[in-house]
Amino acid sequence: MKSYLTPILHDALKTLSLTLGIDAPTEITLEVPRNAEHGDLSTNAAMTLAKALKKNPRELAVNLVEILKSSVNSAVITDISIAGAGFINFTFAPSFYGMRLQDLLLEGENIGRNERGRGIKANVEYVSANPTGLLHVGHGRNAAIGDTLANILVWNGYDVTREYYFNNAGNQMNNLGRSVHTRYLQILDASVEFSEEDKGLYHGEYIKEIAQALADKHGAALKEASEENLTICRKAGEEWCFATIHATMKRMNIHHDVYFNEDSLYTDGKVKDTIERLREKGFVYEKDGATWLALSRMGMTDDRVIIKSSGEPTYRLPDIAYHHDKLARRKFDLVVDIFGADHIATIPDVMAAVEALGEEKSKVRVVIHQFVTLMKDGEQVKMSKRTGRSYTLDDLLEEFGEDVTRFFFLMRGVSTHLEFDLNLAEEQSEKNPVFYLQYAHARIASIMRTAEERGVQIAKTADTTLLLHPSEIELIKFVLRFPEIILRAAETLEPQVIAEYLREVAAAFHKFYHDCRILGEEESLMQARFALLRAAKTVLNNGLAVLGIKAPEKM
RNA sequence: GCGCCCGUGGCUUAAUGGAUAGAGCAAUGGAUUCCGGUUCCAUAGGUUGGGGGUUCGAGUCCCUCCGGGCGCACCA
Repeated sequence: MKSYLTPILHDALKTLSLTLGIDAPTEITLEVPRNAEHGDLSTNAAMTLAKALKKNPRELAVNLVEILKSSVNSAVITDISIAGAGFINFTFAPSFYGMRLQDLLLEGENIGRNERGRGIKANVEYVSANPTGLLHVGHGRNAAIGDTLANILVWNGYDVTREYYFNNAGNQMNNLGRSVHTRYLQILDASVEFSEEDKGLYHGEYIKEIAQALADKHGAALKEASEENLTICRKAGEEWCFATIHATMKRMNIHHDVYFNEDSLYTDGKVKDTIERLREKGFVYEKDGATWLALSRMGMTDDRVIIKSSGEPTYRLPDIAYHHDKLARRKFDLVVDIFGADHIATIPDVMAAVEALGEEKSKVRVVIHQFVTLMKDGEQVKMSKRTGRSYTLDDLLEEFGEDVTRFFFLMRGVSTHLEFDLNLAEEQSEKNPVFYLQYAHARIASIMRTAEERGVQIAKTADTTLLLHPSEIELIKFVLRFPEIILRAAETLEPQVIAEYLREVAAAFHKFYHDCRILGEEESLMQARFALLRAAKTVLNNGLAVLGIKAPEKM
């Protein structure tokens, strides 16, 4: 629709601007009005013009409509009217929707895909949990958002790398080794104490599991707290954690193309290289035995330490080196980071440094999601009733399955605090939005099955201009918007846009189903409705695929 | 104290600066011989936290105040 009208509108604006002796405005929008009574498409062109000319927008609208009416095909657009403050509303002939549906169906299984990102290398980094424990609920939101955004970019034609950044060195890993070793000693001798006060130790039950495996394998051979034995404990812990994380990810249908080890930034000399470059540009200095990053010379207030006086770098330095590496060496055109709200503080530093290193910081887009609160019976829940311990991502997957879990993480805007309603999640009924969507898909599949059982042939082509019932038109309108929704989701980096849209498609389908019969209708109309069903089914299937959720044939 | 996010009917929330703020849940009342009722329709419920400002037009942008969350290390 837009593609038909956009050039006509621009021509008309050009004509009008010429007679008025001004430049044609560029900032005009052509959009589907929220309220269907305002026609099928609407433009604010007259208002934008009026602003520049300081003239009455409705007056200009009259002139513009005159020009438009003469250049538009009246079989396609049946009405052009002026409304409100100066909106110009276009109404399309009902049969036009059938024609557009025909075009959409030509795309077959690929409805929604576009080439916007062709040739653009994108990197999406998400989850990125260090191997010191289990994934918690917050990681779940991070994983669902990151994986879905990667899917969205793929559907927009980008060349996408899914990346997991981790650190298996440093203090935290030594603490993991110590934790495992202490639990190991406890298994050998129950009188050994595990200090609850020691903040460095990991207290989770999983540590016992790792220690038990070591005890089974090595007996008492690791008793001495030697460097060597602690390393064995640490390695065992790391392996166990990664294996568990991988299993959880797999269950959520998530895979990463690249596992990027922070340590490689040191061994490959990238950290050193980064610091040298920054030093050359005068952004690094020494003070109190430490090395500082002069953020104050990059327009920020406080300088920060990047190498401690002990000689160890702070987390900031590898973060900067990592981002610089992605842009400068690995040549990504778009770098998307998915972070929880607790990581907010480091971002401005990294961005400033990346810019100081001469890279385009607009290539980095940081998605910060807020926290997840689990709610049950109107109260916040922290402990799982099932395990008696704090809720992990696995607990959610176990209780509600991967579809419900993923969808619940995606159905709210990224920047809002997410309330995960456990009562609603366990509901296997229409109240649960996941089932509402999946049921719509299953119901279409069911109609197709029934047709087959009754020996009804579904034709390859149909005259979709016969679809004139309001519920048919409504469903077509929604289905036609899918490509635009995929584009918008990529622009805004908001998976929720798709979740919300799919609910509307499902609702439009259910209403259509309620109002219009398919099987048993007169042949040509029945075939037209099959064509509409095919489009709706593809849209639901593809939309759910982007969200990483199954579209079942049966439920 | 400083920075970031959020505040929309009872609850959970939507709305590229556009028209009468849109849904779902809960409540109330209806629909259905049918292709899956896990569906559909209707009613009721709002000063978009308060106050200023910018704009032809503000839930959206700016300022300020209030409330909630998260950060603010030579921790990661």
